[in-house]
Amino acid sequence: MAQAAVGKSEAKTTVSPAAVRDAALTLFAERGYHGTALSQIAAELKIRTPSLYNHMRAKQDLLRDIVADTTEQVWADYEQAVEGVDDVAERLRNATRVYALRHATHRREALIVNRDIASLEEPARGEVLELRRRHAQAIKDLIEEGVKAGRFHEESSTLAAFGILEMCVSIARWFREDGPLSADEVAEKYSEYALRVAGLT
Amino acid sequence: MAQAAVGKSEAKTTVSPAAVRDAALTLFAERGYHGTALSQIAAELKIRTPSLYNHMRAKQDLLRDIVADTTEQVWADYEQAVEGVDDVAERLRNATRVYALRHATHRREALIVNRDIASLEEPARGEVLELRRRHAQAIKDLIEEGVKAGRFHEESSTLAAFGILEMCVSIARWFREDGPLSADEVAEKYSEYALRVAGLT
DNA sequence: CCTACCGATCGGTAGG
DNA sequence: CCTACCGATCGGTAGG
Repeated sequence: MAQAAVGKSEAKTTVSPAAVRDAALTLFAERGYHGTALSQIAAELKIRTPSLYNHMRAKQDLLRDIVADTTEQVWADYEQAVEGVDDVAERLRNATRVYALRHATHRREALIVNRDIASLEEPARGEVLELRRRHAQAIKDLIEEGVKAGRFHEESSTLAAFGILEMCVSIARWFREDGPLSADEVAEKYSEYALRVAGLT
Repeated sequence: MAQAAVGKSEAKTTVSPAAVRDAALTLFAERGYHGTALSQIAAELKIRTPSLYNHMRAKQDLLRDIVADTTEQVWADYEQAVEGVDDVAERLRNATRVYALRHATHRREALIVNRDIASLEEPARGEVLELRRRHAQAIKDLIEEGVKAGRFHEESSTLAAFGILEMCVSIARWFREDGPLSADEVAEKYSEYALRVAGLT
C-alpha cells in the first residue's frame, strides 16, 4: 500500500517501482497473473500503461520478483525458526508457526505463489520449485526425526508434511487483519494443529 | 480422457461436448482459465478453434459447468457421508474422507475450483461461493457439536474447519494414481488428521 | 510522465 | 468440420 501514503488526491504522485509492485501484488492476488492486464495496474496508479515501463522491465519480471522474493523469505524464516532449537517438537512448532504467520501477514504474496507458479517462466520457475521442495522436505524430515525420537507417532511423514503446509497456506484465503484473531494467535493455533497431525504424544 | 478412447490416429475423430470439457479440464488445471486459449483446447482435440463452437457455447460456459458441477457434487458427497450416522466423530470422519477422496480422484476439477473461482462470472460465482460456505459451515458445526458432546476439545471451530478442508484440498496438488498410496488410503489418513485437528479425545 | 502506434493473439461469428 | 474474418485487447516500443 505504498500508494496509500500519497492518498487519492490529485497531487502529483511520483510512482515508484515499489508502488508498481504493490499494485501488481493486489491485482495478481485478486485476478491472477493472466487475469490482470498491465492497463489495470496502470489505472490503479493513475498513469498510462506505457509509463509503467519507467519502473519495471516487463510484466513477467513483476511476477518473478514477487514469487522469488517470497519463496526465499519462506526458506529464511524456516532456517531462523529452527536454528539452535534442540527439541524436535519445538522445531516443528516454530517452523509451522513462522510459515503460518507469513501467510497471515503476507496474504497477497502467498496467494500469488500458490496460484501463479505455472505462469512463471524458466529458469525462475525451476528455482522456486526447488526451494519449495527443500522446505517441504525439511518439514518431512522433522516429522521423521520426531518419530524416531518417540515424540511423534505419525508414520506417513510425506502426507503429514503436505497436509500441515497446505493447512497453513489456507490462512491466506480467509485471514482478515480486522478479524477476531490476530496473525500471531492464528499462527499459534495452526502450529498446534501441526503437532497434532504429526501425532505428538 | 475421452480422447484416449480413440487414440491419436488419423481416424475421423468425432469430437463431443464431453471431449471438449475433458480437454478444458486438463488445460485449465495446468495453466488456469485465463492462461488457456481456446486455440489450445482445439489443438488438443486436433480441430480448428471455430469448430469448438459445435460443442459449446462459450469459454466461460466451460468454466461454469466444471466449477458448478464439482461444487454440487462436493455438497452431495457431504450429505451422503453424514446421512444416518449418529456418532459425531464418525460424521466428521466420513465428511472429511469423502472430501479428501474427491480431491484425489478428481484432481483437475479440484485445482480449477480452487484457482479460478475469481474468473467465474455472476451469477454462477455467487452460487458456488454460497454452496462452499455451506459446506465449510457444516464442518464447523460438526466440530462444535463434537465439542459440546465432549468428543472433541478444539474450541476454535472456524480455524479448525478451514484448516481441515484446505489440508484435503492439498491432495489435488501432489496425488498421483501411480504413487505409493491409493486414493482410498490417502483419504483414510487425512480423515484421521481431521479428527486430530478437531482434538478427538 | 505522455501520445501514437506496433504485431500478435484473444474469443467469437459468418457462411458454407 | 472448415476458411475467412471481425473488433477488442494484449504486452511492449518509439520518440518525445
